[in-house]
Formats: sequence, C-alpha cells, structure tokens
Amino acid sequence: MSVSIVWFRSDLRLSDNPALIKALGSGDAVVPVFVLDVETEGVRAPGAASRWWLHYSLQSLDASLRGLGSRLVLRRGPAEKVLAELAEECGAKAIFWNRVYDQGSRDRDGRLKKLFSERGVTVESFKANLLFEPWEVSTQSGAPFKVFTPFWRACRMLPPPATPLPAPRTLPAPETWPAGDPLAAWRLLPTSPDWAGGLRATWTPGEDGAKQRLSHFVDETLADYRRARDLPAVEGTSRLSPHLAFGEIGPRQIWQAAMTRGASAASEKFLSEVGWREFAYNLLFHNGDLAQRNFRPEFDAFPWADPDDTLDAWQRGRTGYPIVDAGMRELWTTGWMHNRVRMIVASFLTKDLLIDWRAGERWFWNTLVDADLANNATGWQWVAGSGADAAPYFRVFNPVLQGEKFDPDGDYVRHWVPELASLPNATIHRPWAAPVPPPANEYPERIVEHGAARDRALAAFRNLKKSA
DNA sequence: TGAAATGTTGGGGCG
DNA sequence: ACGCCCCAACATTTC
Repeated sequence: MSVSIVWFRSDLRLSDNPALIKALGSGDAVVPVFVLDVETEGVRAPGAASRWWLHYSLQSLDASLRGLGSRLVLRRGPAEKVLAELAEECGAKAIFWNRVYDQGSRDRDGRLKKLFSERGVTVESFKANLLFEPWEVSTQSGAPFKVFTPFWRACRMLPPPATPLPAPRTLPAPETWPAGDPLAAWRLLPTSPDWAGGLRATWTPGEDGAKQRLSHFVDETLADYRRARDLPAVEGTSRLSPHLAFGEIGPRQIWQAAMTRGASAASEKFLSEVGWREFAYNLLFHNGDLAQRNFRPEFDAFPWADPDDTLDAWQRGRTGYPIVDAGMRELWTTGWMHNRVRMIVASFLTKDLLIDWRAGERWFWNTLVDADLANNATGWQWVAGSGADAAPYFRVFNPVLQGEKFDPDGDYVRHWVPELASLPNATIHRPWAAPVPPPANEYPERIVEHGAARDRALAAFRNLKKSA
C-alpha cells in the first residue's frame, strides 16, 4: 500500500481540511505530520505564548487522529530536509498541504514543490485558511486593494465560500509508522518559571475547544455583538482568534456558522471582522515584508525614539494610564487582549511614547496566543499610520477618554489593575486627579503626560509630512 | 475603528 | 420688554 503525506501547518483540524480529505480520497495510507521548524530562513519561529498553545493543539490533534485509527508524526528541523527524509522513508508517492501566505513559507513551499516533483512525488496544495485567495480579489485595474471597504465589497461580489468539508471518520494507517519525536521533547511549555497559569485558566486549545467557542459565540454573544464588541469588560467578542491562528477552526466554518443564523446586521458586522483578516492576508501576500517594513515608505524617515525604560513600563503594564496597564496585564496573564484595548495600547506606544511599531509587533508576537503575522503587522501599521488604509497620523487615542467611553464603570481596570479598585468611577481612568491619588509605590505615576505627548507626536508627524 | 479647537445656536439670567 | 452676555450643547474644522 502506498503512502500519502498530509503536512499540517496552520490548519490543526480534521474538519474542513481539504488536504486531509484529498489524501483520504487517494486510497493510500495517510501519514499526518507536523514539523517544528525554527531554522528555515525567513519563516518566523513561534513566540513563547504560541509555543504554549501549540503544545496543547498538537496534543489535541494527535488524540483526534488516534480516534480515527491514525496518529500525528512529529518531526523537528528545516521543513525541506525533514519532509524529504520522511517521504523517502515512507516511500510516499504524494504530499498534500493547505496553503499559508507569509513570504518565507511560500518560498519554502515553492522549493519543496520543485524538489518533490523532480522526485516524482505528487504535490498539491489547497485553500483552507482563507475565504478568498489573494489572487482572487483585485481592483478593476488588476491591482491589489489598499483600502478595506472596497476590498471587502469586492469579496462579497464573488461566489460565497464553499460549504465546509466534514471531518473524516477513519484514516487508513501505514503498515509501520515512521518514527517521530515525543511532544514533550520539544519543550514547548514554560518550566522555570511556569508562567502559563493564566493561559491554562483562560483557554482550551484544540479543535473541540474551537468548535465549542464558535457555537457559544453564535448562540449567546452574536446577537449583541455590535454593542458589546467594544467593551473590554464584557465577553462581547468571539475570542476565536487563537483557534483561528492555529487553524483549529477555518474561516469557512465561521462563515457558515454566522450565516446559518440568517443574514443579520450582527453577523454582517462580525463577518467584516473576518474580512479584516482576509484583508491582512491579502496585504501580506502582496507585501512579503509587511511585518518588517513600513507599507508607506515615507515612514522610513520617521524619527522613532530609542526604546528606553518607557518600553519596559509599557510591556509590564506600568505606564500610569489605567486602561493601557489593564490591557498589557491582560495580555501578560492570558495571552490575549481585547481588540479595542489593542488599539489603545498600540496608539500609546507609537504616539505617546514615539516607539517604533515594530517593537510593539515583536512584543505582541511573543506574548499573544493568537499571534498571526498578517493580522499583527497589519494592525500595528494601521495604528502607527504607516500602513494600508491606516489611521491618519493625527488620530491619537486619549487613554483617559477611551477608558471612560469603553469601560465606563471601570470594571475592566479594576479587574486587571486591582490596586486602583477602590477609586470611584469618576477617577478610575485618571487616578492622578483623585482626591487621594494612590501612592507611587502602589501605582506608578504617568510616564508621560498625554497632552504634551500628543503635541510631540503631532509635531513629529507634521514634520515628516512636510519633508516627504 | 479620534480628539481638541473653533464655530454656532439658543435659552435664561440680569441690568 | 428688551438687549446683552454667558455658556451649555451641538456642529464643524483642524490637527
């Protein structure tokens, strides 16, 4: 019996997995493999929080595969070398995978296609992780979109995404399984210290957890999504982002679940957020260095401040601005931050502190369980003003007003910054104005004064515009 | 998917 | 009764 390899990457699921279904349909024995590759040039290695998630997601995928009479083979090393060896060992006649879109991975996949076809091994890749391929959407003139709204409108004119594929019920196993690493040997989990307690308390990685989260969202949260999505103290968003980042659920499944309830204003709004993800992938596809380089080149001359102890204060949630500190601590504790607060803390870093968005992108990459190159780079460049469809340079979030507007009762701040819990609503977002401000050894003084910081940022951006 | 500055309007206090 | 001023509330412009 011949063998087909299914290479799992950002698609750690059995449902709606076209590469897997293709392998099954080939009639061959199926060898599922995941490769931990931190060596290939141009492919960014997972950050610390992602490594934690990956451990459990792989564990979950392996358990699901075992339920089908199969298993997940784990190999480590440069993917090209590892897969060439594995194919040789198994005598594989085909390898299938679902497409990913970052430049380094695409280059590598291209080299692999060439290598395998030279060896007579069939290679086929599939659309699984996007609703619309980047090359399926373009302007009238054939150029990639640079603005979200027309991009998404054009997507909605296309035929709707296909119905998700069912998970296989069994998978034919090879006569002998190729050797693989034990998962524990990869040391993906933090040990000394074990900082993952908050992650464990918050998340259930794996396909089952993803499906549960999706149906809970559609049943309980979607109806009020438009109102509640901006309130970080409320569980008003789907919280699907880490599951989506690891492909434990695919966008077609999300699309179908939201649409099954009938087209509504709520599902349209939610799907447009999925649309932002599509837009981000589209941008990354057409701009391979999106996470390294300003989308708008005039920003290359921007005089970012040298990262100093203010970067450290931002990272640790000790800026003296309650909504910023709450967000940064939520991130540190749970590996996730509410999107409204992501915008606020990103504006604070790039505009109040004038620190290069790339420092923030790196920090998010390391601490987010949903770290996703396309979304992360697009979001940071959007806030900094250097990106596509970006916030204009003069749009500076006021952390006090944002806090008062989106956390009016201070519940979010009180939860994540408990040393401020006794302040009344009137001053919870501006503790320095309280009749009795908290002592500096309890809660830090502001590291910058927002009014002055705003003026400084406007001057710097104005100057950039002038010299451009 | 802002905020602050500036402009406009209209009600009410008051001489 | 009338006009003036103040200023809140809202709208517009500017950064």
